[in-house]
Amino acid sequence: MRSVQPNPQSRGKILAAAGELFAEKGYEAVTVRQICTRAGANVAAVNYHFGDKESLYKEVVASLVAFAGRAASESHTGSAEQQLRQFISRYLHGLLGADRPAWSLRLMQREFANPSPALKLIVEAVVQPTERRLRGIIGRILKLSPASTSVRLCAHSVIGQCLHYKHAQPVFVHLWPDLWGKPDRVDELAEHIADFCLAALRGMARSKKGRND
Amino acid sequence: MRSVQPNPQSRGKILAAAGELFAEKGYEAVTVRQICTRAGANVAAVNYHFGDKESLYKEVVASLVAFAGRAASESHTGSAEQQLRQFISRYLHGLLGADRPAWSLRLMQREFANPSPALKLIVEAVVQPTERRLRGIIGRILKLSPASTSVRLCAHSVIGQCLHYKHAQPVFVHLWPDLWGKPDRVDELAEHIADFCLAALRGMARSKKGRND
DNA sequence: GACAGATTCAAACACGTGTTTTAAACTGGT
DNA sequence: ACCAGTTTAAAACACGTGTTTGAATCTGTC
Repeated sequence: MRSVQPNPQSRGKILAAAGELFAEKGYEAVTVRQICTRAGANVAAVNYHFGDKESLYKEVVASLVAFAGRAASESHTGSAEQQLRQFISRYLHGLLGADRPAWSLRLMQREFANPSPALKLIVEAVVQPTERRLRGIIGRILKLSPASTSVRLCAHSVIGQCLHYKHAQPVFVHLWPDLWGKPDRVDELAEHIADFCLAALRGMARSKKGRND
Repeated sequence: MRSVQPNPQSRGKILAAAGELFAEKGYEAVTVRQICTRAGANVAAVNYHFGDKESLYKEVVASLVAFAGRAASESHTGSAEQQLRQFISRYLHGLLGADRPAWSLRLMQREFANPSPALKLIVEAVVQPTERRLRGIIGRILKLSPASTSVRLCAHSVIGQCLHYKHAQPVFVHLWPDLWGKPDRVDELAEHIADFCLAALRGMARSKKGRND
């Protein structure tokens, strides 16, 4: 119908569309035809610009790492307990927020459960810095070394609770629609998780004093 | 080479092989040829016995529901806190244990994150009874109604921590090989989660007394 | 032993996938 | 206006998928 209008930013559009789709459905479930349709490009564009589907995925992960790595090194402020609240809130918003950096955390979560060779990169550039930061906060609360096993386990207790609401999202929507309908549900969830974890950490810090650990 | 030896339990073998594979890799990632190879059957067997791949999956879910539904109604004993420890230990062993009912919990977890029409069945037959039981235990500890929002959120804090170690298993193996090498790692994890949650619940119960909630 | 029904087998089918091909269109420089 | 290099387009390719086919084989019964 209309004459062909060239799109010099086709590469970028494909990269963006691929990021959304990979995060949404996973690597295998997304077809290059879907990506190109969303990007308004031809099927062959993926192979022309990126070589093949796998290389495109690697570039998506690379851009994710560059972005999320920056976010992971954002500093928190206030007391250790306030910092933990901030951490949880940011993390949960990244997972569940509609606006936000969008798909980056979601794609990472997919990599965790269904790893590809790109996992190593993500772990080193994002997961480890994030875990280090969280262990630092928890270490201060528990008055233990950030490297201790207790702190490490507690850090995963925090992260596990956050990720749960992403992982089981379909179940929640089906099972618990009232909370999921509210617009500020994420803040409520973040507040609960923070309350829960801080209560746990205070209790563990107290009971630790008795023994020598 | 050898003459064809008929296998009258071919149907059952396919069902078992399909269960393992679906739990391991997910519905889409498993091919009927893989299933039939593992079951020692011909490719056409699945369509002969079950009609198509989707019906086979439904039967797998049905057998899962029958089994896991029974397990979900097993009773716990002792004080509320002991019951919580039991609950966490059983749940985690079901997720991570090598021996155990094997794939049932793993397949459910896959349904949660990537739901099919079978999700509704699983939720009603397994998830809701499990959640009810857990809410009962937590309600007794917090001295609150099992239906209250606080109890519900705490229940998901417990379950979320358990599921995390399944979801992120590949990351842990890559990032934390020392704990993951130990044979009784599951017991250690269960103990930590129970300690963490009980500390949290005691703390929340205490702080609840001050206000009126 | 022979028959009828149930089951298994190898082969083929229709379709969707990632990828490649080949020609056309665009772009900027002269 | 022309031309080389870059980008896009439609079609076709090779392959893996779930499924179907029709013949061969087994099973139980007479």
